[in-house]
Amino acid sequence: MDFLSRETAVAEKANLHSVAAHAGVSIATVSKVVNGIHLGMSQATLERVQASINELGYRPNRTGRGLRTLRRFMIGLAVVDPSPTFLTDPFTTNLVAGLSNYLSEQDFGLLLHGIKPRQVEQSFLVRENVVDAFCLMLSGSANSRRTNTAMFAGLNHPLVVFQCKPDETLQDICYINQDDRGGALELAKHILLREPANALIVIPDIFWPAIEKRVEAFWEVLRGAGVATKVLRCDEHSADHIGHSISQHIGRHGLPDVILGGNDKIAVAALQMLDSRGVSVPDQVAVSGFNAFEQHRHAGGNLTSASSPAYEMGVLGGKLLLKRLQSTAFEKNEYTLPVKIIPGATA
Amino acid sequence: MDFLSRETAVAEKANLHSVAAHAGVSIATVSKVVNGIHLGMSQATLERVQASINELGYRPNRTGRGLRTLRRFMIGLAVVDPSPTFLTDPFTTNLVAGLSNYLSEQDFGLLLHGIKPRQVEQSFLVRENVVDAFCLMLSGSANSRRTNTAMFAGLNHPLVVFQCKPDETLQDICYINQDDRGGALELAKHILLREPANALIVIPDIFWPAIEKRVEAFWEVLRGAGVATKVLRCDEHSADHIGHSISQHIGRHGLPDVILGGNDKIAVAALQMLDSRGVSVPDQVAVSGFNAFEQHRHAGGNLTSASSPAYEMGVLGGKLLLKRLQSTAFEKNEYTLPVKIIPGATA
DNA sequence: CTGAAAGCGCTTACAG
DNA sequence: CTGAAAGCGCTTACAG
Repeated sequence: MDFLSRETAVAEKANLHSVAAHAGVSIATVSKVVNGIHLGMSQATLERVQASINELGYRPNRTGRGLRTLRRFMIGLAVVDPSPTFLTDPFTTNLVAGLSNYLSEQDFGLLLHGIKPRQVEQSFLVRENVVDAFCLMLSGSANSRRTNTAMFAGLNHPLVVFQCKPDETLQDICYINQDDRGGALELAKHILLREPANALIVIPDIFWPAIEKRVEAFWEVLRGAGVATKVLRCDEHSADHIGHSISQHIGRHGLPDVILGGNDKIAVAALQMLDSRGVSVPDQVAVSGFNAFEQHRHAGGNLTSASSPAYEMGVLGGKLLLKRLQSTAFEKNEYTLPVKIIPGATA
Repeated sequence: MDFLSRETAVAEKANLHSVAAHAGVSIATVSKVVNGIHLGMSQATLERVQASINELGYRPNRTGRGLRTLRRFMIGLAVVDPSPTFLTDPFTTNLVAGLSNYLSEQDFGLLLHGIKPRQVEQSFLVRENVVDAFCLMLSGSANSRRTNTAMFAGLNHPLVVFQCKPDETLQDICYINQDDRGGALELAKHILLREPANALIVIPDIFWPAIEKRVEAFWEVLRGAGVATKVLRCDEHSADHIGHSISQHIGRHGLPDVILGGNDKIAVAALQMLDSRGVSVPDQVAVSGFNAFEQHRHAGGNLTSASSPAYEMGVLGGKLLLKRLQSTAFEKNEYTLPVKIIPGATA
């Protein structure tokens, strides 16, 4: 490290001392002005300090404040994902945006950190004490999720976990989920209005708790109504793969009256495939998706889906964490946000 | 603030003092162990300290270190965007992922911060001294970009700006751009192989410097080859809008031999519209996009496009900033990353 | 109404 | 080979 140049650079920067010297007051007084504590401070002093702050371009150093107050004014978001591009999922980006915006409003920072599932322990976020509290977005098997949640919970900081089944053995942790079950129930009932005789549920082949909940709910409603229902798991990596899998399934079992996608991506791929084969939607086959996002609503056709409150989940996570930091415990340890269906033209 | 409970909570947390006491050494010794400076330290001491660190679950407090070293080990990324969901663009998410991953590897944190163009000055990132250096992603008019860049440049921290025209009057700033012009030239030449008689360039109606560069390059190549070329600006908010605009244009001016989208979104919308009208691609009309991303390549058809090095731009930004923090100036003040064309089936 | 002083957790040049 | 001490920038209870 180049210590000399660093010292020089720092010397240029205003701090409490240089402002105090410039204004002819103590650093305590400057600190009070900066923090808006003017109870009975003389107008003259206040104005003089303000002027010095402006003139010197003083910006309070959060490290100093942080050390003194033992607060970092910073929340760490760990996105556990095997892929380097851990921000492609619209659920993730919406949630991150909501969290980030809320924290910004409250003058808190968001430390964004993607980690591979096996490398959580090596992360500086875990090894060192950097933030006031954590948010966690997980992927992978139930086992890997449990391990990583426990790892963060063991760090002695408040923790908010998104889209995950609560683990009652852990302390100082709060779960925020969307009501996948409720949304799926509603969506399945909506589809039932078409009086289908048989249905095909198409979901990703990798484990995802939210998807399992949706399937369960679809299944309950459809089977409960006597609809012959099948589940197809496919590689959702590409639209072509999805289309091919569904196509193959239809080749073997015939055209279903309705295809319920586990998410919008699958539903859109199904629509494309059906379109290319000249199958009419919703006349011959109805199609539905799940986890729709406002900014994508206008993207393609008018898909019947269920909206994800990902943005609101991020906001809520920020709120709960900041409230928790002002007190000693979370008020509740689980929140479930509603998922509303969006009736479109496809089902 | 609940000072009492905070003190209690902190008391539980190990620090240099509690580890030193536990191991029966000085805090200086513990600090050296933590930082891997064991030059000639006795094996016994080293092991004793290691054991105490593990037993007490000590995690070094970065605030303390930061205050002492005048480093925060944190880079602030400001995404200036009018929309609350400032992370929807795949260019942005790829760049952020690259930056975040590189910084994480180097044990640096990324402070992610979306700001509305008019509220930059109110942001705590600007008002307070929170990070070691800044990265900036801008949107809006040339004027607004210039103002906001100058604002950050005035903060006395190294600054990296993405996808922006260099402003030579500013200090300690480095620009990282992708070669939109080069990629567009190459793409236009590729399209020329089809020997089109006329071409339609379709771009968003809002200002975006990168788009202007692409249009310029398309225009140069096509007009240079005697192709009758028109430019259509449209609301790219929804695929329907785009399709409608193109459709209308075709109604008035006839079907072009080739449609060059200013980005992939526009190209995909064009493909959908053409498909729905029974126009065959590429036989009747060739179509190309721009700014393709690896993880979306498999999403739809096989669009001819140009790949964006957004992820690599993020990585480079992190590298340059960390290097800059070790020295006194950026080596170069502008970098341009190559944009390669991806020949597909549509053009 | 204002300021002196202690101390948050850490690193490092220096003394022993 | 190890430790005492200074000090990074700040806040706050307390003294005057």
